[in-house]
Amino acid sequence: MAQSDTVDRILDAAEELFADRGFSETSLRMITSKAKVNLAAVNYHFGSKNALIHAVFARFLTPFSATLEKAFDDLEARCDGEPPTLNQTLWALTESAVRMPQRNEKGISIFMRLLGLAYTQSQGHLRKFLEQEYSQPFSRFMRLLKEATPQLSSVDRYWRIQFMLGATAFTMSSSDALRDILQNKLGVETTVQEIAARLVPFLAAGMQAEDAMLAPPVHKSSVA
Amino acid sequence: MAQSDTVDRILDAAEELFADRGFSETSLRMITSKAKVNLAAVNYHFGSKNALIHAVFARFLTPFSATLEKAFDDLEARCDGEPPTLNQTLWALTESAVRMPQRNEKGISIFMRLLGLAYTQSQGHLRKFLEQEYSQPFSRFMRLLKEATPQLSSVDRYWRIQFMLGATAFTMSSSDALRDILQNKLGVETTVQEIAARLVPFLAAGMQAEDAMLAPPVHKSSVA
DNA sequence: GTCTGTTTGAAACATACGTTTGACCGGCAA
DNA sequence: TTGCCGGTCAAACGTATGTTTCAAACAGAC
Repeated sequence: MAQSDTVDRILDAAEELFADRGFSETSLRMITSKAKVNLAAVNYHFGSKNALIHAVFARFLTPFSATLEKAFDDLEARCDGEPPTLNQTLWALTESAVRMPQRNEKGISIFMRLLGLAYTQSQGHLRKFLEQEYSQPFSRFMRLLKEATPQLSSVDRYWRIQFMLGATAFTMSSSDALRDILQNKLGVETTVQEIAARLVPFLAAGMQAEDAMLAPPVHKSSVA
Repeated sequence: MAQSDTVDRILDAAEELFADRGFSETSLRMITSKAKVNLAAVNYHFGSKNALIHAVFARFLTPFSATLEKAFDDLEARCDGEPPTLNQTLWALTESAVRMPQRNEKGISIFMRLLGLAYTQSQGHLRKFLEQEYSQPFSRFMRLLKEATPQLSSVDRYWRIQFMLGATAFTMSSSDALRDILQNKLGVETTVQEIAARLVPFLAAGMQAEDAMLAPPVHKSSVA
């Protein structure tokens, strides 16, 4: 088990450090010393730092996208022809994420933070990698969203999906910091599951808001 | 005006490059060569790269926070004792941002993207700087939000504010790319003001969503 | 014109990075 | 045993980074 031990130790260390500090801010020397392996091991086993980043994502994204496909299959089967509702679709996604087998207690939050970073940090190679490896479940999710919000115009739906994506990616990408702040300010502990449970109703409500183009308040009174 | 010319050129170049690529991914050599100034000029005028980052933020955040304070003054004066509504508060913020005098056509979106990065990239020094320089308008905005949503618990409100922040920062930061996609896919033109007009109702609806802790749709049971 | 403090310029500095090298080790097949 | 080969290791490679240096150019006051 010498090899796979080294490979896993590198992946574990890299995953945690990337989530804590971002990709560019994490050096191979940090990773290898945290993993207690030789510096050259990364390039030997993975080829390059970018390839290591891809491997970190693939390790959780591949089983996740399988789980997600199954969740969508179940959902559509249960709905029996009718398109699933927005809430159902969002919950299918959230539950798939939460129910994933975790390597450790921080698993899900690291997972989320990495996804947020993938969107936020402008790493061209990562975006390309994710797009061509995981386009299928993504497209399917988009299709479900479209069927769940037939009342929206394409343009409205487009923008509101961006808003959802933003709220999610942003919150998840800084969820550790936010949880800490909350802990210190209000003395409240929060799990990722709870954050998700708060996020979904927020997204669903925003997605189904009545008027997409409400005018700015007329400088005197407003809709209340 | 030799000095201020150099200083401004550095700030302009840094602002754009930071927004495009993030802070760690932007080197001083990129900045100085884009600004067509000598490499040493940054350390001469600003002292360090971190101080330059602070200066970039200060240049738009200082006038913006003044504008925002005035907008809040006006709003509270108009409301005459009654707390402003959520919609009014959000519009006061949005309008202050949109009405800011822009250095160029990309002004507002760069502005937004930088704010997003400030939260996302774990630059400890930046967060500290922003917190101690601009805590006042931030606290005031928070107070207004609190008064506009008395029905929410502190914890719910805290998270929903994060969601709003995320949707806004994320959307605005990539609004150029998103606008292009929309243009090509659906043949629709969009201005930043229109995006804001779509965003505010989304945020207001999410902020005022009925149940913060809606249980996942049955599946088998259990509303904890 | 000369002096004085400020701003620029080219070059060098020390350090950190990702990557490569080549020697070395240990188990296993022949 | 011998030969091999996947894996590890310390060391070095070349490059890029932020920062510093110091001489030259500049501006404005006298």
